Amino acid sequence: MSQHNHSSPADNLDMETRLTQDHHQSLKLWLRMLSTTVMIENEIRNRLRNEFEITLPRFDLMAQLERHPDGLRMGELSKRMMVTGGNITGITDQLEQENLVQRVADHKDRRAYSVKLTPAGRKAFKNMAQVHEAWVAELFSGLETDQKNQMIAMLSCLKTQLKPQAES
Amino acid sequence: MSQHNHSSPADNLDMETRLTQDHHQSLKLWLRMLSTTVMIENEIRNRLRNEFEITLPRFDLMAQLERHPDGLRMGELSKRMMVTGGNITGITDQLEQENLVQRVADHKDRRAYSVKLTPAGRKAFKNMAQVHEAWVAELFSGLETDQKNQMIAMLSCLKTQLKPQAES
DNA sequence: TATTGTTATACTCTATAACTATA
DNA sequence: TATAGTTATAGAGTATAACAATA
Repeated sequence: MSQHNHSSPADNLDMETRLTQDHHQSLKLWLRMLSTTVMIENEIRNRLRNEFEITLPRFDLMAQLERHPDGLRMGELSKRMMVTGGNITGITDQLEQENLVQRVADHKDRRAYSVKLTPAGRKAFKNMAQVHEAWVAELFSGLETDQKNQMIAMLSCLKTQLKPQAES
Repeated sequence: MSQHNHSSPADNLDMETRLTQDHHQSLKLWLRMLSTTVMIENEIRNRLRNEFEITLPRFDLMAQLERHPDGLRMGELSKRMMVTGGNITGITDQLEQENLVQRVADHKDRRAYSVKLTPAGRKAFKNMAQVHEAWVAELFSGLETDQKNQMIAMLSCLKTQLKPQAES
């Protein structure tokens, strides 16, 4: 149990030590990543609420639609925002009441809708997005361009690891 | 408004272009960081619930106490977990009911408590923490040791930026 | 008067499951 | 029978503010 036949006890110890060190390093990284993300998220959440009276999920849904002018179906939004369908219905309802998004019936599939930004929604989001982007740039100004690129690449690695099955 | 006296229009354009590019890069980094963190967090949350029937905040509170065997006061826990006091009361109540933590009266300040792990809590946490650490190592195995160190350093930069006023 | 912790309340976000209407 | 979206419900987590006890 404490010995392997392919290595001396010393090698064995080294290996276990390295393993433990790696575990601790990964844990340290994860805890720092989590706390940093939470702090930034809270900061942005507060600013969005104070400046624009909008919540992060609502902002996110509008951001998704901004990137897809032809609209997205409820199921698509659910996948992209990583929440279940019922929640998308609720957020869409609220945004529709405020005349920021609209449901457009799909001619080919009468069960489905495409959700799109209204002109008012597009205008409102454009303004918010510009300010939001400046906030993010400010909060990340401590990193060099190269560092940001490295970090983007590393995060992609992690993400790929998480969902090995690519979406078809 | 569209001109500066220290540079030609061309330089000016370059500067604006760089600024926009930097904004986009920061935004891209933030969105990737947020989505990756959410995915890992959800994965860990689900595993904790399925394997140990414990939630992430409860696990986090126990983790804080593990690192401070002499106990932490409610206010300390509130700061460290980045949530308001009322929530700490609730989580502590639940853990105390399950005999995992205990409130110990502070002799010097009779308003205050120290929260500590019970022997049972320490034992339970030790087991959970070991498994949890292995999960994290697994989820972060896509990165090299050097990369992890780089990322830890970069995240520290970001965090420092966020709270320039150090805790005294 | 300020601080520690508790209580009460309300709100947002979330998942689950049953439901409808179409495919 | 399967899929797109809705509804209803319950629960976790959060913040706020009023409160009691103590400093």
